[in-house]
Amino acid sequence: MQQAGGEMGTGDKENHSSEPYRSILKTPLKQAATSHLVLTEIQPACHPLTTPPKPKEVLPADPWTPTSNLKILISAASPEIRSREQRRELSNNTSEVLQAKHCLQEHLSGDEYEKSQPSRKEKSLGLLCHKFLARYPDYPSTAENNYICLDEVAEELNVERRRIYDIVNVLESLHMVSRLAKNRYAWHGRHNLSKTLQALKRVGEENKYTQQIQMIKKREYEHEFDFDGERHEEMARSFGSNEHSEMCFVELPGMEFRAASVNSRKDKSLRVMSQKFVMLFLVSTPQIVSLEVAAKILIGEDQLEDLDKSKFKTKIRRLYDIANVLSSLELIKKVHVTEERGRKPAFKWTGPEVLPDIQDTKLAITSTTCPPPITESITSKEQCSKNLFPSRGKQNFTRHPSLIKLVKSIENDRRKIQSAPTSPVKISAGTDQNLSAFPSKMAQVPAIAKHQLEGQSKNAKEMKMNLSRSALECNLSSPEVVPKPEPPRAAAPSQPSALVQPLGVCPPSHGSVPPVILPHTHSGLSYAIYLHPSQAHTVTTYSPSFMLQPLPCANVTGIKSINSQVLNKTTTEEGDNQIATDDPTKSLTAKERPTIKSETSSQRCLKRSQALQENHLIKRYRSDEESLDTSLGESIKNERPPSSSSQVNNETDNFQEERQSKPETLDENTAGCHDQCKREDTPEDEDKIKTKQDIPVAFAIPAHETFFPSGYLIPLTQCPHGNQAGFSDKEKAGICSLQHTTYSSPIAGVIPVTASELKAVNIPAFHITPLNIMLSPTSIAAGPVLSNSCLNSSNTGSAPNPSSSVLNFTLQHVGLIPAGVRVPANPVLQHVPVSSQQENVSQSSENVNLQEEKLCVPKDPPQPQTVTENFFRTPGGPNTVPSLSANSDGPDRISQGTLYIPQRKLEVSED
DNA sequence: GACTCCCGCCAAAGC
DNA sequence: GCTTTGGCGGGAGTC
Repeated sequence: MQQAGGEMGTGDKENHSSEPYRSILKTPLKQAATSHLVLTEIQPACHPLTTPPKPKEVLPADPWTPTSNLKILISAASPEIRSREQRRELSNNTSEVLQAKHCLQEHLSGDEYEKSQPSRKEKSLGLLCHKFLARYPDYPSTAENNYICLDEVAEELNVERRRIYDIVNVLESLHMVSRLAKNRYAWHGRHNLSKTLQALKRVGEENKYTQQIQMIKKREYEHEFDFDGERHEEMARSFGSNEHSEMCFVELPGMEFRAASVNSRKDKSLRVMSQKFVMLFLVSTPQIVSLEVAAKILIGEDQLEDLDKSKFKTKIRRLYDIANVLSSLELIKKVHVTEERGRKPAFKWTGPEVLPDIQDTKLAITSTTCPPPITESITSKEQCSKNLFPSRGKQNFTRHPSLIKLVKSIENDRRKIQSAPTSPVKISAGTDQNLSAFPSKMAQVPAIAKHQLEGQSKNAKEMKMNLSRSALECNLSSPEVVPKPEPPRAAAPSQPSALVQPLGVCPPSHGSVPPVILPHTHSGLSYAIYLHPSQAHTVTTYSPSFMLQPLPCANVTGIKSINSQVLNKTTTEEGDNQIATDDPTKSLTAKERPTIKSETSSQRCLKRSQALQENHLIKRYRSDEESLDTSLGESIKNERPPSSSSQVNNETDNFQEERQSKPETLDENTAGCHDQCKREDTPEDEDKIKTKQDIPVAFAIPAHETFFPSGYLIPLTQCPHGNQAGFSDKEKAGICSLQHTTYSSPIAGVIPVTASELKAVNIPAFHITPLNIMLSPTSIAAGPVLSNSCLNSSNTGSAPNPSSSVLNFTLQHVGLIPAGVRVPANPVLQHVPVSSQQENVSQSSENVNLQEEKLCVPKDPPQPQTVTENFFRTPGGPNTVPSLSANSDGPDRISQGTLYIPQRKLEVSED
């Protein structure tokens, strides 16, 4: 008899994720809920035998319905009144409710009474969290009383306080609430959310969660949870090597726990788990994390030795708790990842995009609620020390020098706006505080949206200015950067995604560009990836997805990691090839990114390519499966970029379509891919690349597991997104096609990248067609390795293209083609011929034995056995390795071979 | 049978 | 010593 609030919530799980449901839930509903509760429980008391309580019968007045929602909206206009009325109602009716329940219990048999109780779903933590969140505005004004009394909340929501703790703890981990005192919390709403996510992402990167995910998946497929001593030890080393593995709570400046109780409490794991769970999403390129992996990581960090089944189950339970709350916050969404081994529950990040390098500046621009924007990374140790020794007054972070000027400029502008006597609404700068002018959450929504739009516009201008400045410095033409607006969502109008939307293939930036600008400078640029021939072989060693597809302009997922990863690697020294891939998540600062010198890069590339070639020549002649397996596993372990593990799940929105059309065999596959190219709604499913045996230039197959720079990103088009606000991906693609511009410098923007970087360049968005790479020089030239879907437009012919001289100069300059070879430039941007040609080739060539994955986006690494069997199953025999690799003729040669793809299926479906 | 996750015991920490 | 907080796992509900 503890919980009767479920009657008001008839929404089931399916409704949780539906938009209407969410929008309704945005509105306060406590009063209605209480009223209905009272009604439904009093009724049986009056006529217990004639009108047994049936929660379903109160549907007409259900708060989730539009009609009742109207009432709720009205009541939402005055939270005080609502609260007062609720309290009055509660006090008046509590005794009646109890009496009614008692009476009901007496009159109904056990079964009947059980049936009268709210169902399990109606008591779910997610629904409870919805109710909880509905009580408070997303963006509360500081003028309002935003205190939370747990007792009151628990009473009003008719739940145990224990449940409230579950919610509050998760909210606390996101700094949406903070504990003030015993039984008392402060509600901050989403004001701090973006900042928190940025901090979490940074910490997640520092903690190398990406690597841990890779490691876990690798282990999973290698040994099927074979936790023998050796593996155990190895895994422990893996986790132990992480100096940040201790459980820490990430705090924000000014958001430290006030109560010493929380700080000294050794077991804050729900909070910490929640943060780490979020981190996993933020560092994963396809932001899908399975519960299993998350649980293992959390356990692994915590107590690896206790990695038993019960512990695992417990972690899973907790993760469900957290996930329910995060789902209510619309930060994640439940999906299922289907692979050969079964259907696994997973969650997909649906919250705002978070880009680490611009976080702080963005904060400086958009957030004024919190303490002054803090820049520079917060190390986990710092956070831990902050946690242990809260020092509210002390500034623990410093702003990067490159940001000071920008921030000052922003602050000056803000002051001007705030002090402007004629400012109609004071929402421009003081988002949070000024929102107090609005009487209700309802009123805040448009205001916040307006404010955000204004802020975005302003920010875009700032960014643009800096871009221009930076571009001048590095002789680069900067693309226009205009943030891509989020779909209208009142819940998070000011969240980072509104501003941080790298679109298209993002070229790496240059050292002179302030880190803040970096993601924006990437936006809208298409880069051709010129893969060094010696690198091509790596495609054959292991890649969960071999269908190379152009990256759509609108593709966002993973692009941010491209930037950081590519940039990061450009600064990597010669011998750090392992680290480069192992540490793709380190945040960068401007001083860490020297301006790229193409000459140095090309030399380095060639050098590495030669080394790589030697390396692979050695590997190639290992015929025994064990050796192959070992080297493969090692490569995977060392070099597998973060995105690879979850590539399966990338572009989840396209999964369903892909699942429908994904062919099983090569021919079918090819045809299916070709069909995909024609599909409007999957712009990234376009080109397939083939390379011919004796072609010196191989077009970008971003293979993973490479130690060395394997290619170059060469800007093809400029695809400004500034005009794409509000456009769908498809529309953006079309826009892009009309806005190609050329780069003035053939060298500027040419970024040497390693294969793993290439993969980082949103390889999940690629579909590397598992074709025998055979291209004539013409076909090579006609094959856009990496182009936006917009290139598929019929307008591409008229679009400005990089000149042939630019391309040839670039290619020659970086040593990808001999001096005498010239590559026509125009075809690079012509997609259609490639597709058709490719189709022809794939159908005619006997060497085309590749088998596409059921989905183009495999999430997990295949089992080594499978890899071996499938990758190296060639016409010559299962153990031959005629895969693409440099032959003895030199690094500019690609031996004929066949690429094989493991036939693992991996699908992601949303519930 | 697996998946979800509610529920409440109970211990640590706080007051 | 009482209250608050929250880890934890049994087991019920759902698929």
